[in-house]
Amino acid sequence: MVTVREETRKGPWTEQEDLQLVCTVRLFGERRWDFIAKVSGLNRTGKSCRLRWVNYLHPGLKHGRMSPHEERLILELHARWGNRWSRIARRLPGRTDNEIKNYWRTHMRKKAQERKRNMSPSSSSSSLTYQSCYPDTPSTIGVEGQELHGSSGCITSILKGNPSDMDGYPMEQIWMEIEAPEVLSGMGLDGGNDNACSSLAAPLLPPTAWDYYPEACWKMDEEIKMAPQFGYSEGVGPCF
DNA sequence: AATATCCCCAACCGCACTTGT
DNA sequence: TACAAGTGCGGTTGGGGATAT
Repeated sequence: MVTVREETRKGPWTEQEDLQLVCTVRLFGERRWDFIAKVSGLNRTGKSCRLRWVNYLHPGLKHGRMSPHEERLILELHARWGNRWSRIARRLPGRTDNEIKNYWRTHMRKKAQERKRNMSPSSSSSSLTYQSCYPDTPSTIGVEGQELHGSSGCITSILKGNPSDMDGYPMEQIWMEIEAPEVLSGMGLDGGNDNACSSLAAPLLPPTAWDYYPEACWKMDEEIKMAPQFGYSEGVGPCF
């Protein structure tokens, strides 16, 4: 008997795959990605699942354009830390390292280069300035001496008070569809907690199967079996 | 209208680090 | 202590849409 092992899927995720992944993560939490990849029925690697979750499906994520505040923060923090994208991302709630990295490449790097080019010797102080691509932002902003400068607490403080600009949040639909009101309610970003350093550390999922039945979930390597309480039937992803 | 070019961003890859046995 | 598995991070690529020619 010949079993043809299906090749691991790569490339863009389908809506169905997203739903399967979301559902599985809700069951088991954000760990053991290889396991999640296996039991979800997705023909993806654990790494791929994790990436999709972290960069796109995570309920705490913001989507859409960077705000002037965020833009300013990215520039400031990049000047300070360089390409430490994950570190920078922790200062921007709801933004991922990947998003910031992409943003920097397309927007800020160009601006930084322009700035460098335009910088006259007389103005070459330590003051950090940049050209904003936002019409509502002053074309040149001096960061030095502002609240951005100084301790990390000062930096994060400017993010307080405006957690609501998450317009056009496409994942809302998916979360609705999978009946996760508690997650939706937790989508509000951490507006005032400076300890919430990780942008993804936002209120997340309810206790998962790991917490209740850690052993039960572990002993299913070769043959995928799942206790009925997880709503899992053999050969298919959970809850589908 | 057709083609070329640019821009954006999701996703992959490889490596390093962490954790468990 | 050594090894393996899992996870996180930064760099890079490729596809698709928007814009320019």
